[in-house]
Amino acid sequence: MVILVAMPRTAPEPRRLGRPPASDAHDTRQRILDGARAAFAEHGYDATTNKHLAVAAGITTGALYHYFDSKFDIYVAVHADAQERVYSRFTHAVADTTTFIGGIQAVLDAAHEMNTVDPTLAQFLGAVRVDMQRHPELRSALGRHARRRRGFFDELVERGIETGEIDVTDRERAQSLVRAMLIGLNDAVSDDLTAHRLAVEGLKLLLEGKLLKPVD
Amino acid sequence: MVILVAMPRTAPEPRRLGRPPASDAHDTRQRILDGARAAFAEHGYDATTNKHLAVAAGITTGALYHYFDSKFDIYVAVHADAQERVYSRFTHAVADTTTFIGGIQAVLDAAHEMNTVDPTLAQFLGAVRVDMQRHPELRSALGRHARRRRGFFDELVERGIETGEIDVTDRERAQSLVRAMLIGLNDAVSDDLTAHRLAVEGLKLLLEGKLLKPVD
Amino acid sequence: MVILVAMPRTAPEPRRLGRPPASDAHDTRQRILDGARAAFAEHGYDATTNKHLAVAAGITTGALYHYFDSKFDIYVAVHADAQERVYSRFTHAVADTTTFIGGIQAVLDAAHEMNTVDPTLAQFLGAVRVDMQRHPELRSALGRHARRRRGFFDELVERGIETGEIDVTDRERAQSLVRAMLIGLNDAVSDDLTAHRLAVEGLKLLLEGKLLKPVD
Amino acid sequence: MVILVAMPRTAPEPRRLGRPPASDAHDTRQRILDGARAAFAEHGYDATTNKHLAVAAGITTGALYHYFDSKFDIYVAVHADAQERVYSRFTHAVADTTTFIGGIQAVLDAAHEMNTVDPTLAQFLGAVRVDMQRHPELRSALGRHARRRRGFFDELVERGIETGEIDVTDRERAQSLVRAMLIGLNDAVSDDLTAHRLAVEGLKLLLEGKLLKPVD
DNA sequence: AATGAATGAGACTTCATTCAT
DNA sequence: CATGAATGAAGTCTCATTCAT
Repeated sequence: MVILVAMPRTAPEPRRLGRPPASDAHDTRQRILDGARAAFAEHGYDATTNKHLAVAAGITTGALYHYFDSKFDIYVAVHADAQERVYSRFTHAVADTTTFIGGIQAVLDAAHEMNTVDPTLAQFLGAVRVDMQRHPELRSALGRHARRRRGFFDELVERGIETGEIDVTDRERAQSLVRAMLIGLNDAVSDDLTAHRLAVEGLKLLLEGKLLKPVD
Repeated sequence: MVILVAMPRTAPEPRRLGRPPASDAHDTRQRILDGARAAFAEHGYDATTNKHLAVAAGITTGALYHYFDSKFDIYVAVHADAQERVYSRFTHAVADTTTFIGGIQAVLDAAHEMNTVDPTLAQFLGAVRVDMQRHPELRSALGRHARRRRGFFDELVERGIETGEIDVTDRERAQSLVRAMLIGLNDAVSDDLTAHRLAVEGLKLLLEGKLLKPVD
Repeated sequence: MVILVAMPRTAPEPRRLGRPPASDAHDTRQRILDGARAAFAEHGYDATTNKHLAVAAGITTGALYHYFDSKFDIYVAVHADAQERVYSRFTHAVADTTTFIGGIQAVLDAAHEMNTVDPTLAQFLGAVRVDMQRHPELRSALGRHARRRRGFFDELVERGIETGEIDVTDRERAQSLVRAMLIGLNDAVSDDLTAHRLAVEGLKLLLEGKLLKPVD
Repeated sequence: MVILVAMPRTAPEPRRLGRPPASDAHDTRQRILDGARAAFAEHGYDATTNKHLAVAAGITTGALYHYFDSKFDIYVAVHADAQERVYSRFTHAVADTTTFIGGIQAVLDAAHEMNTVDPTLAQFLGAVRVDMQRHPELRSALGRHARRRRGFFDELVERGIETGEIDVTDRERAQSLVRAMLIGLNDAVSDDLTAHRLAVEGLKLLLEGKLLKPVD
């Protein structure tokens, strides 16, 4: 006896021409952005192709251009989106603290938690700096955002000077160091959650003077 | 009857085919490597074209293939070359010190000096990590080198444990932190010599416990 | 119980789906034709996109397909429309004259006046010949119209033979020349009203034998 | 018994990778130009694809870019080539004459002969005016050449004024008319050799006052 | 009757690589 | 050893057309 059953197809049919049923512009746009963040984070601006972006969003390459004028514009939009998410979170975290060390630790904790929830954010923002350096157009398009980022950490140092944690003559040293440390944490270890947690713990100890004991 | 006379050419001919008289294989190979380091550092693996590499070496794209089988191989060779230069220098610098802090400081000083003499080294090594992440082939080809890099810093931490500067229970925290810090210094500020110096000074102060004063 | 109240909208909604209340099919069709004539005249068949046509008609690209099956069909319809306007005007103008020279002058005057009122007509008809040559489909679709055009001028020559202005042995020379002259006037100078007027005046003088004086 | 013979292949093998034997840069470049002239003349700038140009030259689309930076540049190069050929010929032809009418007739004869030998020249130059109107980039790139063209005919009118054939007050009428007539001859009938000859003969008669007899 | 999301084919261009010279 | 002509695959983007709403 043979039983014929309507089998669910294993490979999804290629979509038909024309507007698909149940399509929603806002949804699609967000799918493009989310897929693009992951793709750009993994492959960088150059190596991420149109095809990557389209497949990640479940559409064809042509349809991308219904939402954005160019791959470049997609990158810029992803960046604005990511930057907004991260720094609004950081700003909230820092608002609950009063000291420099407290602020740094709050940022580290927030970064670690965000990285746990969605690692593509950190990966993408780490990749941005490199892509910006490699592509002058990106540099000028994202420059404004980059200044916001820097401003955020400079204000944290300023707070440290006000509280007396940092000597005013060390302002610039502290600014450069903070930038280097946080970028290091992001770029070096954010792709390995355990290493990230360890480095964050190590840095907290170091800041509190508990990591190193002097020997003569 | 035909008379052959050596005619003086009025206009300089474009370079002829065949082996140019003054070429030296070893020289050319090194020119390729040096030019490629700068190019890869600036544009990354993808955006660096064979034309870039050829022009930087003063030859044509076809000639590249006398020295290397592919662009990929050139990248690997540049990496081996750069890695060797940097870590033999670091090894020497560390050999003159006995403590963890002393070793770190010696590495920082060496890094800053190398960066002053030839910034393409630091830039290239910063770019490598990104390119490795973006290209699986590179990851597997350069993995061995990466392990050497990591081993170098892990040994420095080991030394800190032996001298008592670092508690053995903090080993992994220290390892992750050292990696993050040095990568941060390289990636975040090595393109700006002043910022690099400031961050290095800041880090030295921090390690000595002199950057931050606790407030309650 | 449900209370329905006509709510005043605060912000004007983007146009809703469905049939707009104030639309008139015939109007829209003519708007498409008028906009298309100008667009095809300016950019030609290839470079004119459906987006151009839609914007010029104040609708979207999808809506074009309610009125025409394809861009090709729009072109054909524009051509029929333009041809009809021009040649009904020419036919009237010629009807008031009796000689070959009189007919030609009437046509020249009519052409100049139409060009003053709406230059897109002349521009479009000038563009058609080129587009026909470039696209075999257009050639076969518009061939019938082209034969009408040619017939019109051939009849004018025929009249010249009847009146004795043109020797019957010169029939074909005159036909070819008339075609070349009128096309030249249209293509070469119809985009510059002053030049067009000057050329028309010059041609009238030439036909009357007053432009050139023989020298030996 | 089986006899094996080297059979000539009916379909030519696709060319292999790498430099083909017996390849010559200058030859290829000229093949590109010649093929492009015909293609641009037939299909116009827009509808002529890379593939057309490549096939006409017997190479692949990629190889085109070994010789020119863009399709645009190929068009410009074809134009410079065509313009040079035509106007150096015209200049020679006119040099043997002394009157306006003589010059015009010499030009007409030269045009007809060139058109007999290689019709693509006239076709291409006819197409240029249209393409220039449709593409602003072409307009600015070819503007200089266009002015030369116009200058040539204006000088012929100047000569007519000097010889007394044309009244000085008719200068601009004559200029516009000459332009329109020659463009008409080129655009309207140059694709039909017989019609071209007939129109040229008709124009000569008209200029000599022998085509039309006045009736009252 | 109209919108606008989506497809798919194809255009222009770049580039790593190959190979005759 | 070196040049530079050529390929072929792939990438970004455009556009006529289709179709759910």
